[in-house]
Amino acid sequence: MARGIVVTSLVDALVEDLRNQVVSGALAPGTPLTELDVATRYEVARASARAAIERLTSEKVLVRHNHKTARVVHLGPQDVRDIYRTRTYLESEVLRRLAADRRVPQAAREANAEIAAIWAEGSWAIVGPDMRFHTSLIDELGSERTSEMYHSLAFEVKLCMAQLQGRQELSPEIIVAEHARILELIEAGDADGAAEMLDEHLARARERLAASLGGEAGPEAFVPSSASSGCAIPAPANPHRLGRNLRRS
Amino acid sequence: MARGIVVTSLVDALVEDLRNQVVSGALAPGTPLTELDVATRYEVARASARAAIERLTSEKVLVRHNHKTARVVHLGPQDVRDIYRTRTYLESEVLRRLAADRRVPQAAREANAEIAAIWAEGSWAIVGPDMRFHTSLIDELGSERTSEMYHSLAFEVKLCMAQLQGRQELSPEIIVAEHARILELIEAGDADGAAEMLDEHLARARERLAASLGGEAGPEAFVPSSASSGCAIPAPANPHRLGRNLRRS
DNA sequence: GATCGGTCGATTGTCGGACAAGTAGACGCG
DNA sequence: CGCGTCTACTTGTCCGACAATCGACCGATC
Repeated sequence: MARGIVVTSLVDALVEDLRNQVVSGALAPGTPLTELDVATRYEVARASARAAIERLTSEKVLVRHNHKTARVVHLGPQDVRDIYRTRTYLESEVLRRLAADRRVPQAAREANAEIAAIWAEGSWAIVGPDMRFHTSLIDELGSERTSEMYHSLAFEVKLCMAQLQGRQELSPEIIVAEHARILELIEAGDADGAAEMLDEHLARARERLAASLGGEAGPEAFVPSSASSGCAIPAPANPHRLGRNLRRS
Repeated sequence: MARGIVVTSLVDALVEDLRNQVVSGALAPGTPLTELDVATRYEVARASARAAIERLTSEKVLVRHNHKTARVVHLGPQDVRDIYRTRTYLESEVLRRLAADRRVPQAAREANAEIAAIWAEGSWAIVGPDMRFHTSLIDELGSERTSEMYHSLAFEVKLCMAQLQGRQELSPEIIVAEHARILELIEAGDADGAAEMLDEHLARARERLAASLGGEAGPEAFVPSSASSGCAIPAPANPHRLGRNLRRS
């Protein structure tokens, strides 16, 4: 399966780089992205920049109304709740199915152990393993579309995190404990119990997220930020030379 | 909410028309769609045709590998099973939530009544109301993302139907009865019962679909069809003049 | 002074043509 | 028969151009 070599088109590279800048927080929500801006920053034709922007728009990383310039999506508490709601629907049903077979994915155990380890050494970089815990549960079922949907939701969660600019107050001990409990319940074949536990687990995270997202800038739509002059792509990592056709391992 | 007037860009119109041709079966699965073909058929620039094709590709109506020409997606029994699996996950959890509140959407009752009515008069145009029954259940929850996901799945189901070119052997009486039973169970607050009933209901439909889809052309990938000369978009409804910016009610 | 209308710059939507690069099939050769 | 080459077709990317649209500014009118 690991074919090792992928061919990326120019537009693909643009999309990936821009998407990374958004999730990394380098591009703040609400930032306007003009076709010409992207084109000149990356030294590509406007058509290519346009294509990239359109793709990101369909991915919902950017939003764009009819003739207006695209902006980095701004997720409010309302969105967080909807994302987590959908996420809960999907995941709790998946837990039920796993519980029916008493099937506990090894990857989930490992991910949870990793969270514990990271916590023990005092770090707060928990988001990654935490995501992995949940996605490994979904992926265990082996349904391509289910996984894909969940991943797209997980991505939106990452977007929310990015808007919080790192200041997140998770309590790893509770998380680890709840994860472990969920795995136990699955192993015990207790579908209802697992689903209920998950509900609580996600509800907690959801409200925490919604609160930090709502209390800071207001749930309103677009704050025109400040600079009306041009747009600001903050230092595109490697300012130029994305190359025509990139081959990466 | 009904703002009555929408502005459609040229590309939007292209996407919509092509998508319709695919779901209506006018464009058979496997049909190659060249950028130049689309461009000349609709009398638009290649860039526009290209954009439309890309959008349809990201919607998974078309598939395209690296430098090869886009083709109408071909769904096999494998895909049907995955689609229905995902669909079942989503929908059964939704039923549980509805049952918890004993909430039965009026639209669902109406849709089911409509199926019964159509059946009574001997018609077989059941797919529409059937879809409406299921989507109205999902929409009742009011989660934007959940609905969106379910709709995209429902669309894929429609694609499958299109590949069957109309010859579908549904048995409306069973369908109506099962639907009614599901609504009853929701009203009674029996979450597990409703979920289980749905499982059976969808499993039946799934296997029927998978069977008819598998038995005809083989589960294999691409049958190059025949015509290597050009591609065949069969009579694009309105052959030209899509206009620059269309305003429709 | 507030509203209406017009001008203008910035931006998007679409077009046409152009060229390199990649793919697939045909052709010819050993 | 296998293999390399050639060629036609297609995609990926670029450039330059123009109309349509939006938003903001500015002036005139009531």
